[in-house]
Amino acid sequence: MSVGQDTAAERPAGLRARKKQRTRDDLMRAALELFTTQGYEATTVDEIADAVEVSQRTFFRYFASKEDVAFGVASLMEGQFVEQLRLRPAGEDPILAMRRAVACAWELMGETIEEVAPVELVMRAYRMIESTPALLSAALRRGSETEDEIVGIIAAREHLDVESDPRPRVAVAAVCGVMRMAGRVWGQPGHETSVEALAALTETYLDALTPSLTGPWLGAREPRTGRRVCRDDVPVG
Amino acid sequence: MSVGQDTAAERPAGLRARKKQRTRDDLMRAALELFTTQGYEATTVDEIADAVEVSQRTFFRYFASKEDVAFGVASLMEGQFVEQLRLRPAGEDPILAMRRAVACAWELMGETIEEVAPVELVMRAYRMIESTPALLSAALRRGSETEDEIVGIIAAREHLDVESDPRPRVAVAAVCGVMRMAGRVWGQPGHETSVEALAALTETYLDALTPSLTGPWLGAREPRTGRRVCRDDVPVG
DNA sequence: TGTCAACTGTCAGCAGCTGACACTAGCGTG
DNA sequence: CACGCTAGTGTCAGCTGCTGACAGTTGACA
Repeated sequence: MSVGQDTAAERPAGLRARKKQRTRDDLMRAALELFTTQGYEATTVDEIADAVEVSQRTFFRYFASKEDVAFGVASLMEGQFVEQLRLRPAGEDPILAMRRAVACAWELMGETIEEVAPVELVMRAYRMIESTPALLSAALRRGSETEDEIVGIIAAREHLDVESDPRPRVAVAAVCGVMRMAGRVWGQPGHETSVEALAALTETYLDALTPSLTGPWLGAREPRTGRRVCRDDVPVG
Repeated sequence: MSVGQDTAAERPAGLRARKKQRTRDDLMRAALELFTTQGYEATTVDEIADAVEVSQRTFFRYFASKEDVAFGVASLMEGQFVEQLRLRPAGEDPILAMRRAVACAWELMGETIEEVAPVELVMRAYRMIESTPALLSAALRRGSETEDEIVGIIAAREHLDVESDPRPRVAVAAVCGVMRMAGRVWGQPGHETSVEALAALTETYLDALTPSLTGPWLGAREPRTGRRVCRDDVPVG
């Protein structure tokens, strides 16, 4: 799943292949349109199939599940991020590399997606995912799979063994956790819907990452006595 | 959902209430047993219901979904964590408070759960969740809901406004991300199954959190020239 | 042009889940 | 103690997501 999708982007040769691509894009666009207008749960697979004048069975030949179709564009974005991360120069600090990769991915996103669906529709879809439990679940799982991939990339960059050195996993988990949090907050009603707003929010949150863990409220442990409140055996105390 | 469950623990008065509680526990135990022996997908709701000699309809009166029943014990653990976090002294550093809360929750877990199901079964269930896509999805979403709650607690502790100060959200996201990563790694085949192993792994990962973001591989930016590789306009450059 | 393979539609069926309705069995009251 | 109330349950009927099997159609390629 999610491997040989190449949703648009490439322009396949044969008439057959083009037709296939077109059907796929049509299904995705129709699904997104229906999902965002009348809701995910309220939309049946039959409706989507009917909108493209295709049988339900055919829908399931293109998408493994009803959920799957909602992530067509999300996959593109994730793919972009991973690709951009791979392109970051070797000497760059890993955390910074991730930040830059996100920024670049977003910058490129517009043109990447435009062929499949208008950006505005994609943004609506993003919000819908965040606010639909069933979709959010799937999105989080997909995210955790992507995390694994990122861990691999980071570990390779730094020439570290994932099993013996926890840092790649930990760093990626922290950064991804924060990015996801940014996405969720952005998706809440009342927030600006634009891509820029999401990008800005993510930047703000990532800026706050290190200070949040090492900053004042960590250093402020028992400021008067200088004695730590807690015992030293942090573990299972 | 997940509010008025009080799975065991309290011993309700009436015969009626006790019967209800018993049915619920039975369903959960039976489900866990079936899930862990023959797999989640391969187990039908009918089987679970039959095992307790109850109709399928009744099963759905106790659990909102097939997924739901798998998280009965997980809910207990999460509840423990939140409760312990609330009990942490006010002056304690928030990140440390979270660590301590996790440790305490695990220590108490044994006795908390024992009434519902043997610890060993619970651990098998935990692993099953991590390795079953559909369940992992749900687990992650539940986790993200718990994150919200934790953010609220932390913000209250530190007298911070969640909307204006990103630190509570960011810190929680980072810590939770790392804890989740620990859980996933622990769930991978080949790892020790014991609670202690999970606790130890989590500790290791949390220990690595700050160093991973601020440590050598972050400080090692262009050591020779002292010049930073990246431009200063981190954002959307 | 004809053969092959890819793609699609139809049909039948399972599993998760829900609403409606009738029935049984604890619970509180007179 | 008898009685009514209602929480809890079973049964049935039905929708939706999803899959396997088989047959028909259409592009690709010799």
